Amino acid sequence: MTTENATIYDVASDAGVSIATVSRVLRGESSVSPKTREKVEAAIARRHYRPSIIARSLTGKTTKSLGIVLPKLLNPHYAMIFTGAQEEARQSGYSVSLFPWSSLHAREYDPATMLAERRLDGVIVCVEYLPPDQSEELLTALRGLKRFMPVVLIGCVPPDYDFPAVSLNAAAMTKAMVKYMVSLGHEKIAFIGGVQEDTDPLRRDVGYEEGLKEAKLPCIASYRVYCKGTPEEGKAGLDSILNTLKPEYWPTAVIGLNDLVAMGCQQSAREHGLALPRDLSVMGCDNLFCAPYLLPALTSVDTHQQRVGARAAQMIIRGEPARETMDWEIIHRDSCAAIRENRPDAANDSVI
Amino acid sequence: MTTENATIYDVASDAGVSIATVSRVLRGESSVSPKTREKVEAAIARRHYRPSIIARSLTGKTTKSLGIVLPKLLNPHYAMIFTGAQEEARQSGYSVSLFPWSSLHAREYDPATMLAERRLDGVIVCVEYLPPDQSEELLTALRGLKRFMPVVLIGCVPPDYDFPAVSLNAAAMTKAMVKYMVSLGHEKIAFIGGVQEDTDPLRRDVGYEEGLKEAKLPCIASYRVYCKGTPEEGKAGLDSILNTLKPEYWPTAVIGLNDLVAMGCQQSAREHGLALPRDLSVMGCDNLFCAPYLLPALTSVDTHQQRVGARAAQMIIRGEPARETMDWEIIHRDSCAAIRENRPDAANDSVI
DNA sequence: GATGCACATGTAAGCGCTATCATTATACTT
DNA sequence: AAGTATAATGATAGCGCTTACATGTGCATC
Repeated sequence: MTTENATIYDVASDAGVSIATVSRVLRGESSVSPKTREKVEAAIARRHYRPSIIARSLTGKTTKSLGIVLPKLLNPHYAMIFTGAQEEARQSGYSVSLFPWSSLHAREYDPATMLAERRLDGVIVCVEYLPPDQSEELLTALRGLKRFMPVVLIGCVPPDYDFPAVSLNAAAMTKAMVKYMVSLGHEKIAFIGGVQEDTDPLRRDVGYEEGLKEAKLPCIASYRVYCKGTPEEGKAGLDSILNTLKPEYWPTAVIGLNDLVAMGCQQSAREHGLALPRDLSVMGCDNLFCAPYLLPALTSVDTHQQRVGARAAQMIIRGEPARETMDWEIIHRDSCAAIRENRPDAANDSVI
Repeated sequence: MTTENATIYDVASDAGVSIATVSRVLRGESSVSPKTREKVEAAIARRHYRPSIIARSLTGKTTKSLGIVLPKLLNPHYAMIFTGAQEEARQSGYSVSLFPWSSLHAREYDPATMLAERRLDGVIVCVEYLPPDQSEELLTALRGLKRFMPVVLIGCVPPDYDFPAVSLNAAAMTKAMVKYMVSLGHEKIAFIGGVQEDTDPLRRDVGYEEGLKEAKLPCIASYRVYCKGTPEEGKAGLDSILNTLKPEYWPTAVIGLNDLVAMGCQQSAREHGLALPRDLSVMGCDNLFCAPYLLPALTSVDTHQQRVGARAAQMIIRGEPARETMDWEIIHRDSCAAIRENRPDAANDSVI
């Protein structure tokens, strides 16, 4: 598996010129005579020479590579962000490498150290809601990173974080989701959220409460649970609501933290004998590729994650940090239905 | 956004020692007196010094970074591979960057050039079935890459490709899928495959044919279509079969290239008024996270993609190239049912 | 007290490029 | 023909590290 590559010296001696001249044709300088250029190009081709970005980076100020810190790639939500960043980066010859958040506290090879050592041209960090203590810890890590390279935040970025960012106003979004449910006639709207103890004014929780308030609906504690955003936990979340409450108090609508949670909710609802969407309207967020193929097809919110990733990469590459908020839009499918006061008997009828 | 980092010289002068000594404590050499070590470590901490991997790579022979070439990340199948490789790599302090296949033929910044310039310690390339001419082109690209770094192939790797690999015997797998359907009593088994013109003996097509043959079932051309592996195309694939054939000839089982295609098939079936799984058994491959949440929950094949990615990374990092085949297992869920000769009337009854 | 030998540390030569400056070949003045 | 501007090329000093190799201690040995 060993490989020995040609260097600029090999090419130079091959072409009978100095390395400076080779460097010139490499970078397409015009001050090289056509004859010389030809000789050099021939030598390059003959030796299959490719300049080493490593050596270039040492001299220059750019490594032509970006980093991205994501909780995990298995949730397609994050894969979309990565893809957006990667595609944008490639346009400018940048590569992007992944550093999962989960290993932040790894004893060896924690992402912060790996990132810093790599002297990337910048790093995109996906921020999630965190309980206050962890949030402080994150901030410290971010400020440390900032010493080594530009940092751009994405995701649910608290407004008091002093970093360039492309963020999502999750409060406004969740409020819109509540209002949509209200417009369908729902009054018992459950919410499966993420982290509870956060103080960020833009978090989903706040939007949920505001939406309810504007509709003059009570905010009932037993309609709200928290989880980590997986389908299993989403299912467990709704399970706990349905198992705790008497059927007459069951919510008629549930808003999930994300599509994964919503998938879990659909499952839970079915197992409790509810017909979807007649007995329960379910709404998710992220608009994953599978949303249209669920039954009923899941109404979700497109948060334009590819654009988020691309924009963040752009800020780094162009050296134009900024603070922006990405817009979003509700994607209507079949999982939400208008409420009917006098319900016919539930379960076990067609779902197609 | 500018950042100016401390170098080994700063630390050395700060600690009042030579850079060689700093380098020694950096690499944990034992020949440094405790007193000196302490001084140096203090200086490192004070200046927030992190050695540059760039400079290290120039001297040493390793860049501590891997590349991975994947068609696209949006299919969770590939995200699983990436995750496996990334997690394994991190254990040894390697980072991994992504180079999408789709941009192989990009005029500028094609992955092959980007990879070569980056002097990675190795690259994992995910190989898909390709028509013969494209396959030849791929092989040329791979051999070019090999000059610069170790290359490990994953995915459906033709046996005549002379590269270390972790491959999938898709023929054996598909054959097993057919036999499973046969064991359920199915005789009219459709197949939505990938590329048609490939000659690889391990491809799915071959397994489909062999499975049918062993069951003494005819291989009917109109039961087999090809697509690119998206849900939309999967749906279009089954649509075309159902639209072409009279209902009495409709297949009672369909095997999809992957779960995405299978999702599309479920959709198509529903739109044609079929009740699932009673009227049509559907099977996918890849065991995506959403498979359990589809309705009916999708029976699939787990091809252990995380392990594949991890193993490939391992080969590169340990410098132990090999040629291996990953095993797989059918994951039974609810989308496949035993056939019943005398069907009751179809559509519109419960699916829960 | 001269000799030898660990052990601890410093010196300096790369690694493969870029970029600055110096040098030479060529062309253009008057 | 001599002088000068101009274009083409070469020599070389870094960039931030690693790694022989050289140097300098202190201490046991005889």
